[in-house]
Amino acid sequence: MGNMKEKIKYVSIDLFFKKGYFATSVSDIARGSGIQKASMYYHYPSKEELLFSILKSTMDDVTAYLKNSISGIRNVEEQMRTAVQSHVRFHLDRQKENFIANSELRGLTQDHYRIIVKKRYEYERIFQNIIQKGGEQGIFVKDDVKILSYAILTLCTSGASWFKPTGRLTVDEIAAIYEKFIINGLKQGQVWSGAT
Amino acid sequence: MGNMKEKIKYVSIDLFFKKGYFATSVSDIARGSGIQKASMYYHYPSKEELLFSILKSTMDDVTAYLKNSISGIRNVEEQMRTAVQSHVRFHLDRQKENFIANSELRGLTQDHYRIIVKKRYEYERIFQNIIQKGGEQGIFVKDDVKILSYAILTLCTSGASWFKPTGRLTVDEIAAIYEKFIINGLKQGQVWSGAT
DNA sequence: ATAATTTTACCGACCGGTCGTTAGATTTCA
DNA sequence: TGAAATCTAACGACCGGTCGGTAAAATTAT
Repeated sequence: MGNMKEKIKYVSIDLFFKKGYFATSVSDIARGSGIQKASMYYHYPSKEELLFSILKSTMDDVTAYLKNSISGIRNVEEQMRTAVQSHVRFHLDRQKENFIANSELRGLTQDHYRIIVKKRYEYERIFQNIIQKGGEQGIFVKDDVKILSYAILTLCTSGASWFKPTGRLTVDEIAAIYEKFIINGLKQGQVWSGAT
Repeated sequence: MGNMKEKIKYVSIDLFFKKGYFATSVSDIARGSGIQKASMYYHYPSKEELLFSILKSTMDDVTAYLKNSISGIRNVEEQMRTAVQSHVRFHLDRQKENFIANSELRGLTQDHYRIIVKKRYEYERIFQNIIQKGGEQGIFVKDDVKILSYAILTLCTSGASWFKPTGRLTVDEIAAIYEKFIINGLKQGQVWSGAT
C-alpha cells in the first residue's frame, strides 16, 4: 500500500462498494485511510474526481484486458468464448470496482459521465462486432445485436454483485457455466430438433 | 392521482429512479408532490419507510404476477418460456419500480432489508424449481441451478435499466429475443459442437 | 558543505448549506 | 365541531469543501 493516493483510492473502492457513493462521506474515506479529511483534498480535488478516477481506470483496464485476450483469434465462436471468459474473469477478479462502475455513474458530473459512457460503449462494440460477424457467418442467431450484447454483458457483470470469493463455486466454474450458456443461446439451436 | 399518499409514492418512484434514493431529498419529493416536506411525514413515518413501501409492493406484485401466469402449465419448457415472458413484461412495464428494487436495497434498515431479500429469494426459487425439474427431465442442462437462475433473472431485469418505451424495440420483441436466447441456453445443444 | 528556499503531505478549525425530522399552529372538509 | 390534512418554523447533525498553518523532505544557491 505504497503511497497515500493509492490507499485513498483503495479504501474508497471498498466503501463505495459496501455503502454506495452517496452514503459514503469524505470523513469515512479519511478515517479509513488514517488521515484527516482535509488531507484527502491534497490528493484529489473533490469526492467526485475520486469516483471518476476509479471508474476511468476500471474501464481502461477492462478494455485493455479484453482486447489483449482476443487478439490473434480468428474463429468467431472462439472469439466469443474467449471474450466471455475475459469479461467474467475481470469482473469477478476486480469485483468491487466493477460493481461501482455499473452502479455509481449517477455520481459523476455530466462531462465525466460522458467520458465513462463512451468508454463503455467502445467496450460493448467489441462484443457487438463479434455477434454481428457470427450472424453473418450463420454461426449465431440473427436477432438484434445490441440487445444480445446487453444480455451477454449484464449477465456476466451481474456476477460481480453476488459473487463471493470464498463461496461455493470458483471463478473457473462460473466462467465455464456462463460460456456454455451464452454460446448455446447464441447458436442456432434448431438443427438437432429431431432429437427431442 | 386520487390521494396524496399515492401521489407521494408515485413521485418518489420517479425521483428514486432518476437520481437515486440517497441523492433524492425529502424536499425534492415534497416539491414534486406539491406539498411542504413536513406534510410528507403525515403520510409516511420516514423516508426509509417510503422506500420500503415501494420495494415491498413491487416484490409482492411481481411474485403474484409470475405465479398467476405460470399456474396451470405443466410442460416444463413451456413453464420457463412463460416465466421469462412474465418476468420481462413486468420489469419493462413497471420499469422504474423494478430498477429501484434492484439498486436501492442499501437504503433499507436491516429489518426491512431482510424482509425484501426474503421476498426476492422466494421469487428466485420459482425459477430455480423450473430449472431443476428441466434438468431432471433431461430437457435442460444440469449446471448449477442457482447460477443459471441468477443469469436468467439479471438478464431480463437489466432490461429495466436501458429500456425506453419510445425506443427502437417493443416489449414484445424484447421478450421474444430473451425467451429464445434463454431457452437455447438452457437446452442441451452441444451434440453438434464438438469443441469444449 | 551548508544555508536558503521551495515542495510535499498533512493538520485542526471552520464555512455555508442541506439533511431528515419534529412540534405546534392552522386550514380544510365531513 | 372535530378529525384529517397541511402548514410554518425550527432543530441538531452532518455534508463537501476551504482556510491558514506546519514539520519534514527535497532542491537549489552560495
